[in-house]
Amino acid sequence: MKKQKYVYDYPRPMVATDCVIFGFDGEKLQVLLVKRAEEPYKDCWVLPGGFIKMEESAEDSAKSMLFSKTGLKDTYIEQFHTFTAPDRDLRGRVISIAYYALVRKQEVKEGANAASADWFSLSDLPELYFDHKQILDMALERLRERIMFKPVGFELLPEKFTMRELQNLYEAILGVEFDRRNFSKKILHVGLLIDLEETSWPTPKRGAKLYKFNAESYERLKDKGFRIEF
Amino acid sequence: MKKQKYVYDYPRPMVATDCVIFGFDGEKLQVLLVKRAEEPYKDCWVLPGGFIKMEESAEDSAKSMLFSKTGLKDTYIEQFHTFTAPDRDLRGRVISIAYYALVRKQEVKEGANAASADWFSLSDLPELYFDHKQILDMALERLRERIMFKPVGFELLPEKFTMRELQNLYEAILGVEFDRRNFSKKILHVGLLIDLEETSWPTPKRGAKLYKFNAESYERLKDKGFRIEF
DNA sequence: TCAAAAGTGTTCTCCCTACACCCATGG
DNA sequence: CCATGGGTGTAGGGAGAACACTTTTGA
Repeated sequence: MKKQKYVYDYPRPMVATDCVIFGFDGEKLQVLLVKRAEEPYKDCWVLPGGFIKMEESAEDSAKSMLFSKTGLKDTYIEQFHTFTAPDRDLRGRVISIAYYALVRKQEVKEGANAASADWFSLSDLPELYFDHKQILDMALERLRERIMFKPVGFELLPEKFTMRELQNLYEAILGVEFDRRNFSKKILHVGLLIDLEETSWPTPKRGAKLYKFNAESYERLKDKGFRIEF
Repeated sequence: MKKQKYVYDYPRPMVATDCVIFGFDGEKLQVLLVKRAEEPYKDCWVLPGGFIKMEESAEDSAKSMLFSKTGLKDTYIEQFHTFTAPDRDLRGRVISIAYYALVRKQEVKEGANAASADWFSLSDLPELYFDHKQILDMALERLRERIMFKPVGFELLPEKFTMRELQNLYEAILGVEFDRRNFSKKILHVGLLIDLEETSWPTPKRGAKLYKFNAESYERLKDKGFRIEF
Protein backbone atom coordinates (compact mmCIF):
# COMPACT_ATOMS: atom_id res chain seq x y z
CA MET A 1 0.00 0.00 0.00
CA LYS A 2 1.49 3.26 -1.09
CA LYS A 3 1.91 5.96 1.47
CA GLN A 4 -0.60 8.74 1.15
CA LYS A 5 0.60 12.32 1.21
CA TYR A 6 -1.14 15.42 2.48
CA VAL A 7 -0.84 18.64 0.55
CA TYR A 8 -1.69 22.11 1.84
CA ASP A 9 -1.39 25.66 0.49
CA TYR A 10 0.17 26.93 3.70
CA PRO A 11 2.58 25.26 6.10
CA ARG A 12 1.05 23.64 9.16
CA PRO A 13 2.62 22.63 12.47
CA MET A 14 2.25 19.21 14.03
CA VAL A 15 -0.04 19.12 17.05
CA ALA A 16 0.52 16.80 19.98
CA THR A 17 -0.81 16.32 23.47
CA ASP A 18 1.38 15.72 26.50
CA CYS A 19 0.08 14.59 29.81
CA VAL A 20 1.36 15.09 33.33
CA ILE A 21 -0.10 12.18 35.27
CA PHE A 22 -0.06 12.80 39.00
CA GLY A 23 -0.32 10.06 41.60
CA PHE A 24 0.08 9.94 45.37
CA ASP A 25 1.64 7.24 47.50
CA GLY A 26 0.32 8.49 50.84
CA GLU A 27 3.40 10.59 51.42
CA LYS A 28 4.63 12.20 48.26
CA LEU A 29 3.25 13.50 45.02
CA GLN A 30 4.43 11.53 42.03
CA VAL A 31 4.46 11.70 38.27
CA LEU A 32 4.26 8.95 35.69
CA LEU A 33 7.03 9.11 33.08
CA VAL A 34 7.66 6.91 30.09
CA LYS A 35 10.83 5.84 28.39
CA ARG A 36 11.10 6.98 24.81
CA ALA A 37 11.28 4.11 22.33
CA GLU A 38 12.67 6.17 19.47
CA GLU A 39 15.18 8.80 18.62
CA PRO A 40 15.64 11.56 19.52
CA TYR A 41 16.29 10.90 23.21
CA LYS A 42 15.76 7.17 22.87
CA ASP A 43 15.50 5.49 26.29
CA CYS A 44 15.17 8.82 28.07
CA TRP A 45 12.32 9.60 30.44
CA VAL A 46 9.67 11.97 29.14
CA LEU A 47 6.05 12.86 29.72
CA PRO A 48 3.67 10.54 27.90
CA GLY A 49 2.23 12.13 24.81
CA GLY A 50 1.34 11.69 21.17
CA PHE A 51 0.13 13.36 18.04
CA ILE A 52 -3.55 14.08 17.77
CA LYS A 53 -5.69 12.50 15.09
CA MET A 54 -7.73 14.58 12.73
CA GLU A 55 -11.07 13.33 13.92
CA GLU A 56 -10.50 13.53 17.68
CA SER A 57 -10.35 16.45 20.06
CA ALA A 58 -7.20 17.06 22.07
CA GLU A 59 -9.00 15.87 25.17
CA ASP A 60 -9.94 12.60 23.51
CA SER A 61 -6.36 12.22 22.43
CA ALA A 62 -5.08 12.78 25.94
CA LYS A 63 -7.67 10.45 27.40
CA SER A 64 -6.90 7.59 25.09
CA MET A 65 -3.22 8.03 25.73
CA LEU A 66 -3.96 7.98 29.44
CA PHE A 67 -5.95 4.80 29.02
CA SER A 68 -3.13 3.11 27.17
CA LYS A 69 -0.65 3.92 29.95
CA THR A 70 -2.81 3.29 33.01
CA GLY A 71 -5.82 1.25 31.93
CA LEU A 72 -8.03 3.94 33.44
CA LYS A 73 -11.02 5.67 31.94
CA ASP A 74 -13.02 8.51 33.48
CA THR A 75 -10.06 9.98 35.24
CA TYR A 76 -9.83 13.59 36.18
CA ILE A 77 -8.08 15.40 33.37
CA GLU A 78 -7.61 19.06 32.71
CA GLN A 79 -6.02 21.07 29.98
CA PHE A 80 -3.70 23.69 31.40
CA HIS A 81 -1.47 25.20 28.72
CA THR A 82 -0.36 24.91 25.12
CA PHE A 83 3.34 25.08 24.43
CA THR A 84 4.25 26.68 21.16
CA ALA A 85 7.85 27.83 21.09
CA PRO A 86 9.00 27.26 17.50
CA ASP A 87 12.14 25.43 18.59
CA ARG A 88 10.67 23.39 21.44
CA ASP A 89 10.98 20.09 19.56
CA LEU A 90 13.96 18.91 17.55
CA ARG A 91 11.75 17.11 15.07
CA GLY A 92 10.23 20.25 13.62
CA ARG A 93 7.41 22.57 14.51
CA VAL A 94 5.39 20.72 17.12
CA ILE A 95 2.75 22.41 19.23
CA SER A 96 1.85 20.60 22.40
CA ILE A 97 -1.45 20.88 24.19
CA ALA A 98 -0.71 19.88 27.75
CA TYR A 99 -2.99 18.20 30.25
CA TYR A 100 -2.61 17.04 33.77
CA ALA A 101 -4.44 14.04 35.11
CA LEU A 102 -5.09 12.92 38.66
CA VAL A 103 -5.21 9.18 39.16
CA ARG A 104 -5.37 6.73 42.03
CA LYS A 105 -2.14 4.81 41.83
CA GLN A 106 -3.81 1.75 43.35
CA GLU A 107 -6.06 1.49 40.33
CA VAL A 108 -3.33 1.81 37.72
CA LYS A 109 -2.60 -1.45 36.00
CA GLU A 110 1.04 -2.34 36.20
CA GLY A 111 2.61 -4.87 33.91
CA ALA A 112 2.27 -4.31 30.20
CA ASN A 113 4.27 -1.10 30.31
CA ALA A 114 6.22 -1.84 33.44
CA ALA A 115 9.62 -1.50 31.85
CA SER A 116 8.78 1.61 29.87
CA ALA A 117 6.77 3.57 32.45
CA ASP A 118 7.45 4.43 36.05
CA TRP A 119 6.46 6.72 38.88
CA PHE A 120 8.82 9.39 40.12
CA SER A 121 8.52 11.58 43.17
CA LEU A 122 8.68 15.26 42.42
CA SER A 123 11.69 15.59 44.65
CA ASP A 124 13.52 12.88 42.78
CA LEU A 125 12.97 13.41 39.08
CA PRO A 126 15.27 12.21 36.34
CA GLU A 127 16.46 14.70 33.77
CA LEU A 128 13.65 15.59 31.39
CA TYR A 129 14.00 16.47 27.73
CA PHE A 130 12.36 18.81 25.26
CA ASP A 131 10.55 21.41 27.41
CA HIS A 132 9.02 18.75 29.61
CA LYS A 133 10.43 20.14 32.82
CA GLN A 134 8.64 23.41 32.17
CA ILE A 135 5.47 21.55 31.32
CA LEU A 136 5.66 19.64 34.56
CA ASP A 137 6.35 22.77 36.58
CA MET A 138 3.40 24.56 35.11
CA ALA A 139 1.15 21.56 35.70
CA LEU A 140 2.02 21.63 39.36
CA GLU A 141 1.44 25.36 39.54
CA ARG A 142 -2.02 24.94 38.06
CA LEU A 143 -2.85 22.05 40.30
CA ARG A 144 -1.94 24.22 43.26
CA GLU A 145 -4.26 26.95 42.11
CA ARG A 146 -6.99 24.45 41.43
CA ILE A 147 -6.90 22.72 44.74
CA MET A 148 -7.58 25.97 46.55
CA PHE A 149 -11.02 26.16 44.98
CA LYS A 150 -12.04 22.69 44.00
CA PRO A 151 -11.76 19.53 46.04
CA VAL A 152 -9.78 17.81 43.30
CA GLY A 153 -7.40 16.19 45.74
CA PHE A 154 -9.79 13.34 46.31
CA GLU A 155 -9.09 12.14 42.80
CA LEU A 156 -5.65 11.12 43.99
CA LEU A 157 -6.69 9.23 47.10
CA PRO A 158 -8.03 5.71 47.47
CA GLU A 159 -11.66 5.34 48.45
CA LYS A 160 -10.85 5.16 52.13
CA PHE A 161 -8.13 7.29 53.57
CA THR A 162 -6.96 8.73 56.84
CA MET A 163 -6.88 12.36 57.81
CA ARG A 164 -3.12 12.17 57.85
CA GLU A 165 -3.02 10.99 54.26
CA LEU A 166 -5.25 13.82 53.16
CA GLN A 167 -3.08 16.30 54.99
CA ASN A 168 0.07 14.82 53.48
CA LEU A 169 -1.49 15.26 50.08
CA TYR A 170 -2.32 18.90 50.62
CA GLU A 171 1.11 19.52 52.02
CA ALA A 172 2.77 17.75 49.08
CA ILE A 173 0.83 19.73 46.54
CA LEU A 174 1.07 23.10 48.20
CA GLY A 175 4.55 22.64 49.56
CA VAL A 176 3.75 23.84 53.08
CA GLU A 177 3.04 22.32 56.47
CA PHE A 178 -0.11 22.55 58.51
CA ASP A 179 -1.07 22.08 62.11
CA ARG A 180 -2.72 18.67 62.39
CA ARG A 181 -5.64 19.82 64.50
CA ASN A 182 -6.46 22.93 62.55
CA PHE A 183 -6.21 21.15 59.24
CA SER A 184 -8.61 18.50 60.40
CA LYS A 185 -11.10 21.03 61.72
CA LYS A 186 -11.06 23.06 58.51
CA ILE A 187 -11.46 20.11 56.24
CA LEU A 188 -14.23 18.58 58.31
CA HIS A 189 -15.98 21.92 58.42
CA VAL A 190 -16.31 21.93 54.62
CA GLY A 191 -18.56 18.91 54.96
CA LEU A 192 -17.01 16.82 52.24
CA LEU A 193 -15.87 13.99 54.43
CA ILE A 194 -17.83 11.06 55.75
CA ASP A 195 -16.51 9.48 58.89
CA LEU A 196 -16.46 5.75 58.25
CA GLU A 197 -16.67 4.09 61.61
CA GLU A 198 -13.55 2.11 60.85
CA THR A 199 -9.94 2.48 61.65
CA SER A 200 -6.98 1.82 59.47
CA TRP A 201 -5.27 -1.11 60.97
CA PRO A 202 -2.62 -2.29 61.05
CA THR A 203 -0.67 0.89 60.70
CA PRO A 204 2.50 1.97 62.36
CA LYS A 205 1.42 2.21 66.00
CA ARG A 206 -2.15 3.24 66.47
CA GLY A 207 -4.97 2.89 63.95
CA ALA A 208 -6.48 6.06 62.51
CA LYS A 209 -10.03 6.84 61.54
CA LEU A 210 -10.91 6.26 57.95
CA TYR A 211 -12.86 8.73 55.87
CA LYS A 212 -14.34 8.66 52.46
CA PHE A 213 -15.49 11.69 50.62
CA ASN A 214 -19.07 12.64 50.17
CA ALA A 215 -19.86 12.50 46.46
CA GLU A 216 -23.08 14.39 46.98
CA SER A 217 -21.56 17.47 48.60
CA TYR A 218 -18.76 17.12 46.11
CA GLU A 219 -21.14 17.61 43.21
CA ARG A 220 -22.60 20.61 44.94
CA LEU A 221 -19.24 22.19 45.65
CA LYS A 222 -17.70 21.39 42.30
CA ASP A 223 -19.90 23.93 40.56
CA LYS A 224 -20.10 26.45 43.28
CA GLY A 225 -16.46 26.20 44.13
CA PHE A 226 -15.39 26.57 47.71
CA ARG A 227 -12.66 28.15 49.64
CA ILE A 228 -10.13 26.59 51.90
CA GLU A 229 -7.84 29.13 53.40
CA PHE A 230 -4.52 27.92 54.63
CA MET B 1 4.96 33.63 -8.84
CA LYS B 2 3.64 30.12 -8.57
CA LYS B 3 2.00 29.11 -5.35
CA GLN B 4 4.08 26.84 -3.22
CA LYS B 5 2.55 23.71 -1.76
CA TYR B 6 3.34 21.94 1.49
CA VAL B 7 3.42 18.18 1.59
CA TYR B 8 3.34 16.01 4.73
CA ASP B 9 3.18 12.29 5.46
CA TYR B 10 0.39 12.73 7.98
CA PRO B 11 -2.54 15.12 8.02
CA ARG B 12 -2.10 18.25 10.09
CA PRO B 13 -4.65 20.67 11.50
CA MET B 14 -4.52 24.40 11.01
CA VAL B 15 -3.56 26.32 14.11
CA ALA B 16 -4.93 29.76 14.91
CA THR B 17 -4.98 32.16 17.82
CA ASP B 18 -8.08 34.01 18.98
CA CYS B 19 -8.00 36.85 21.40
CA VAL B 20 -10.58 38.13 23.85
CA ILE B 21 -9.64 41.76 24.34
CA PHE B 22 -11.17 43.21 27.48
CA GLY B 23 -11.63 46.89 28.10
CA PHE B 24 -13.40 48.93 30.75
CA ASP B 25 -15.36 52.15 30.36
CA GLY B 26 -15.59 53.02 34.04
CA GLU B 27 -18.87 51.19 34.41
CA LYS B 28 -18.94 48.02 32.40
CA LEU B 29 -16.59 45.39 31.17
CA GLN B 30 -16.31 45.35 27.40
CA VAL B 31 -14.90 43.22 24.62
CA LEU B 32 -13.43 44.21 21.28
CA LEU B 33 -15.00 42.38 18.36
CA VAL B 34 -14.20 42.59 14.67
CA LYS B 35 -16.34 42.23 11.61
CA ARG B 36 -15.35 39.36 9.38
CA ALA B 37 -14.26 40.46 5.92
CA GLU B 38 -14.70 37.06 4.30
CA GLU B 39 -16.99 34.10 4.09
CA PRO B 40 -18.04 32.22 6.06
CA TYR B 41 -19.96 34.62 8.30
CA LYS B 42 -18.93 37.65 6.24
CA ASP B 43 -19.82 40.90 8.05
CA CYS B 44 -20.57 39.07 11.28
CA TRP B 45 -18.92 39.97 14.58
CA VAL B 46 -16.26 37.59 15.85
CA LEU B 47 -13.27 37.56 18.13
CA PRO B 48 -10.13 38.84 16.43
CA GLY B 49 -7.80 36.03 15.47
CA GLY B 50 -5.58 34.59 12.80
CA PHE B 51 -3.44 31.66 11.79
CA ILE B 52 -0.05 31.36 13.35
CA LYS B 53 3.09 31.52 11.30
CA MET B 54 5.64 28.75 11.35
CA GLU B 55 8.39 30.84 12.86
CA GLU B 56 6.42 32.55 15.62
CA SER B 57 5.05 31.33 18.93
CA ALA B 58 1.33 31.52 19.58
CA GLU B 59 1.93 34.36 21.99
CA ASP B 60 3.80 36.35 19.35
CA SER B 61 0.96 35.70 16.97
CA ALA B 62 -1.62 36.92 19.46
CA LYS B 63 0.48 39.95 20.32
CA SER B 64 0.99 41.06 16.75
CA MET B 65 -2.70 40.61 16.08
CA LEU B 66 -3.42 42.69 19.14
CA PHE B 67 -1.08 45.36 17.91
CA SER B 68 -2.78 45.49 14.56
CA LYS B 69 -6.18 46.00 16.16
CA THR B 70 -5.30 48.38 18.97
CA GLY B 71 -1.91 49.88 18.19
CA LEU B 72 -0.74 48.66 21.59
CA LYS B 73 2.38 46.76 22.52
CA ASP B 74 3.31 45.41 25.93
CA THR B 75 -0.25 44.76 26.93
CA TYR B 76 -1.23 42.19 29.47
CA ILE B 77 -1.95 38.98 27.62
CA GLU B 78 -2.56 35.49 28.88
CA GLN B 79 -3.21 32.16 27.25
CA PHE B 80 -6.17 30.44 28.84
CA HIS B 81 -7.36 27.51 26.73
CA THR B 82 -6.99 25.73 23.44
CA PHE B 83 -10.14 24.81 21.60
CA THR B 84 -9.92 21.62 19.61
CA ALA B 85 -13.34 20.21 18.80
CA PRO B 86 -12.95 18.67 15.33
CA ASP B 87 -16.06 20.45 14.02
CA ARG B 88 -15.55 23.82 15.63
CA ASP B 89 -14.75 25.58 12.36
CA LEU B 90 -16.61 25.17 9.09
CA ARG B 91 -13.44 25.63 7.09
CA GLY B 92 -11.84 22.40 8.23
CA ARG B 93 -9.84 21.24 11.19
CA VAL B 94 -8.77 24.40 12.98
CA ILE B 95 -7.34 24.38 16.45
CA SER B 96 -7.51 27.68 18.27
CA ILE B 97 -5.18 28.76 21.01
CA ALA B 98 -7.11 31.39 22.92
CA TYR B 99 -5.77 34.38 24.80
CA TYR B 100 -7.30 37.17 26.72
CA ALA B 101 -5.81 40.62 26.85
CA LEU B 102 -6.43 43.51 29.20
CA VAL B 103 -6.10 46.94 27.65
CA ARG B 104 -6.77 50.54 28.60
CA LYS B 105 -9.45 51.66 26.20
CA GLN B 106 -8.16 55.21 26.38
CA GLU B 107 -4.91 54.12 24.80
CA VAL B 108 -6.46 52.18 21.96
CA LYS B 109 -6.09 53.91 18.64
CA GLU B 110 -9.42 54.36 16.95
CA GLY B 111 -9.63 55.10 13.32
CA ALA B 112 -8.04 52.71 10.88
CA ASN B 113 -10.27 49.85 11.90
CA ALA B 114 -13.17 51.92 13.15
CA ALA B 115 -15.74 50.38 10.83
CA SER B 116 -14.57 46.83 11.28
CA ALA B 117 -13.91 46.76 15.02
CA ASP B 118 -16.01 47.85 17.97
CA TRP B 119 -16.42 47.52 21.71
CA PHE B 120 -19.37 45.65 23.17
CA SER B 121 -20.51 45.44 26.75
CA LEU B 122 -20.77 41.92 28.04
CA SER B 123 -24.43 42.45 28.77
CA ASP B 124 -25.07 43.56 25.23
CA LEU B 125 -23.24 41.24 22.90
CA PRO B 126 -24.17 40.53 19.31
CA GLU B 127 -24.57 36.95 18.23
CA LEU B 128 -21.19 35.28 17.95
CA TYR B 129 -20.20 32.58 15.50
CA PHE B 130 -18.03 29.47 15.50
CA ASP B 131 -17.49 28.65 19.18
CA HIS B 132 -16.61 32.23 20.03
CA LYS B 133 -19.27 32.58 22.68
CA GLN B 134 -17.77 29.68 24.60
CA ILE B 135 -14.31 31.15 24.17
CA LEU B 136 -15.49 34.44 25.54
CA ASP B 137 -17.27 32.80 28.48
CA MET B 138 -14.19 30.86 29.42
CA ALA B 139 -12.01 33.94 29.13
CA LEU B 140 -14.23 35.71 31.63
CA GLU B 141 -14.17 32.74 33.96
CA ARG B 142 -10.37 32.71 33.92
CA LEU B 143 -10.15 36.43 34.40
CA ARG B 144 -12.36 36.02 37.47
CA GLU B 145 -10.08 33.40 38.90
CA ARG B 146 -7.05 35.49 38.12
CA ILE B 147 -8.20 38.69 39.69
CA MET B 148 -8.65 36.99 43.03
CA PHE B 149 -4.92 36.39 43.27
CA LYS B 150 -3.22 38.92 41.08
CA PRO B 151 -3.91 42.63 40.84
CA VAL B 152 -4.48 42.38 37.10
CA GLY B 153 -7.41 44.74 37.19
CA PHE B 154 -5.13 47.72 37.03
CA GLU B 155 -4.28 46.80 33.47
CA LEU B 156 -7.77 47.90 32.52
CA LEU B 157 -7.80 51.25 34.28
CA PRO B 158 -6.32 54.56 33.22
CA GLU B 159 -3.34 55.81 35.15
CA LYS B 160 -5.49 57.82 37.52
CA PHE B 161 -8.78 56.46 38.70
CA THR B 162 -11.28 56.83 41.49
CA MET B 163 -12.14 54.27 44.10
CA ARG B 164 -15.57 54.00 42.57
CA GLU B 165 -14.13 53.07 39.20
CA LEU B 166 -11.97 50.39 40.73
CA GLN B 167 -14.95 49.02 42.60
CA ASN B 168 -17.08 49.07 39.45
CA LEU B 169 -14.38 47.11 37.72
CA TYR B 170 -14.23 44.43 40.37
CA GLU B 171 -18.00 44.24 40.43
CA ALA B 172 -18.18 43.98 36.66
CA ILE B 173 -15.63 41.20 36.51
CA LEU B 174 -16.86 39.22 39.46
CA GLY B 175 -20.54 39.90 38.92
CA VAL B 176 -21.29 40.82 42.50
CA GLU B 177 -21.78 43.99 44.55
CA PHE B 178 -19.74 45.23 47.43
CA ASP B 179 -20.22 47.64 50.27
CA ARG B 180 -18.43 50.84 49.30
CA ARG B 181 -16.73 51.34 52.66
CA ASN B 182 -15.56 47.79 53.15
CA PHE B 183 -14.29 47.55 49.60
CA SER B 184 -12.28 50.69 50.01
CA LYS B 185 -10.83 49.53 53.30
CA LYS B 186 -9.79 46.14 51.96
CA ILE B 187 -8.22 47.50 48.81
CA LEU B 188 -6.32 50.22 50.62
CA HIS B 189 -5.13 47.68 53.14
CA VAL B 190 -3.36 45.69 50.42
CA GLY B 191 -1.09 48.70 49.93
CA LEU B 192 -1.22 48.83 46.17
CA LEU B 193 -2.79 52.26 45.89
CA ILE B 194 -1.21 55.64 46.07
CA ASP B 195 -3.45 58.47 47.09
CA LEU B 196 -2.86 61.27 44.60
CA GLU B 197 -3.80 64.47 46.29
CA GLU B 198 -6.16 65.34 43.46
CA THR B 199 -9.81 64.97 42.87
CA SER B 200 -11.57 63.97 39.74
CA TRP B 201 -13.45 66.97 38.57
CA PRO B 202 -15.76 67.61 36.90
CA THR B 203 -17.73 64.47 37.60
CA PRO B 204 -21.38 64.03 38.14
CA LYS B 205 -21.92 65.88 41.42
CA ARG B 206 -19.03 65.73 43.76
CA GLY B 207 -15.40 65.12 42.86
CA ALA B 208 -13.69 61.99 44.10
CA LYS B 209 -10.14 61.28 45.17
CA LEU B 210 -7.85 59.98 42.50
CA TYR B 211 -5.54 57.06 43.02
CA LYS B 212 -2.83 55.48 40.98
CA PHE B 213 -1.40 52.12 41.65
CA ASN B 214 1.94 51.50 43.17
CA ALA B 215 4.10 49.75 40.59
CA GLU B 216 6.63 48.81 43.20
CA SER B 217 4.29 46.90 45.48
CA TYR B 218 2.71 45.55 42.34
CA GLU B 219 5.95 43.88 41.32
CA ARG B 220 6.29 42.44 44.76
CA LEU B 221 2.76 41.10 44.85
CA LYS B 222 2.75 39.82 41.31
CA ASP B 223 5.16 37.03 42.19
CA LYS B 224 4.02 36.37 45.68
CA GLY B 225 0.37 36.57 44.76
CA PHE B 226 -2.04 38.05 47.24
CA ARG B 227 -5.46 37.44 48.48
CA ILE B 228 -8.47 39.60 48.41
CA GLU B 229 -11.43 37.96 50.01
CA PHE B 230 -14.81 39.27 49.06
C1' DT C 1 -32.97 73.45 48.42
C1' DC C 2 -32.81 68.99 46.77
C1' DA C 3 -30.69 64.97 44.72
C1' DA C 4 -26.66 62.34 43.90
C1' DA C 5 -22.35 60.69 45.09
C1' DA C 6 -18.22 60.73 48.33
C1' DG C 7 -15.91 60.55 52.77
C1' DT C 8 -15.46 58.38 57.14
C1' DG C 9 -15.48 54.95 62.00
C1' DT C 10 -17.36 51.62 65.19
C1' DT C 11 -19.15 47.48 66.92
C1' DC C 12 -19.97 42.75 66.82
C1' DT C 13 -19.18 38.33 65.47
C1' DC C 14 -16.97 34.63 63.70
C1' DC C 15 -13.21 32.13 62.23
C1' DC C 16 -8.46 31.22 62.22
C1' DT C 17 -4.37 30.38 65.13
C1' DA C 18 -1.63 28.70 68.56
C1' DC C 19 -1.05 25.42 71.68
C1' DA C 20 -0.97 20.74 75.36
C1' DC C 21 -2.64 16.74 77.27
C1' DC C 22 -4.32 12.07 77.15
C1' DC C 23 -4.91 7.57 74.80
C1' DA C 24 -3.96 3.41 72.16
C1' DT C 25 -0.79 0.31 70.20
C1' DG C 26 3.46 -2.31 69.09
C1' DG C 27 8.00 -3.25 70.10
C1' DC D 1 7.22 0.82 79.80
C1' DC D 2 8.37 3.68 76.31
C1' DA D 3 8.07 5.68 71.86
C1' DT D 4 5.19 6.93 68.20
C1' DG D 5 1.24 8.68 66.27
C1' DG D 6 -3.87 9.79 66.92
C1' DG D 7 -7.63 12.18 68.98
C1' DT D 8 -9.59 16.26 71.01
C1' DG D 9 -10.76 21.54 73.14
C1' DT D 10 -9.98 26.25 74.39
C1' DA D 11 -8.67 30.99 74.78
C1' DG D 12 -7.31 35.13 72.37
C1' DG D 13 -6.86 38.08 68.52
C1' DG D 14 -7.70 39.91 64.02
C1' DA D 15 -10.28 40.67 60.16
C1' DG D 16 -14.58 40.91 57.71
C1' DA D 17 -19.51 42.43 57.70
C1' DA D 18 -23.06 45.42 58.72
C1' DC D 19 -24.30 49.85 59.15
C1' DA D 20 -25.60 55.90 59.18
C1' DC D 21 -24.58 60.47 59.04
C1' DT D 22 -22.35 64.40 57.08
C1' DT D 23 -20.42 66.99 53.11
C1' DT D 24 -20.03 68.78 48.51
C1' DT D 25 -21.74 70.38 44.28
C1' DG D 26 -24.61 70.94 40.25
C1' DA D 27 -29.19 71.43 38.71
